[in-house]
Amino acid sequence: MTALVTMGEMEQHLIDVIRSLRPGEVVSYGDIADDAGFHGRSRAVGHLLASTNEALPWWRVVNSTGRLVPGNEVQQAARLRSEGVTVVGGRVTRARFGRFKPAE
DNA sequence: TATCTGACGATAG
DNA sequence: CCTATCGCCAGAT
Repeated sequence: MTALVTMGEMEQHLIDVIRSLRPGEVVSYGDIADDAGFHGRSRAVGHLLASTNEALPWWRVVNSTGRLVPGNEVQQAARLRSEGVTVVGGRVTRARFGRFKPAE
């Protein structure tokens, strides 16, 4: 097994933040990067979620406008709804405890 | 080392 | 609300 090879500190911090997400909580890539102490590294979060093999709650992560992941919208919407998150038109409109809170 | 790509973000139209 | 564009950063080629 050669998993977790190029695991730098940043990746470890980002993973830690993502793992801390609770059911019904939805945050943006930028929020995760910021919480991990890497402001502006939102793209690193997306790349991590797309490339890692870790069991992370990827469906609780959306972009800054609440848009879901292109290509996985259906599955993501289903998972979020099962956690009580309202999704309309492929976008999160409301989260229970999320830092992402668009104006309704 | 140079260039391209993308699960991003903010702004302008 | 939508797309277009630019700035950003880490990986891939």
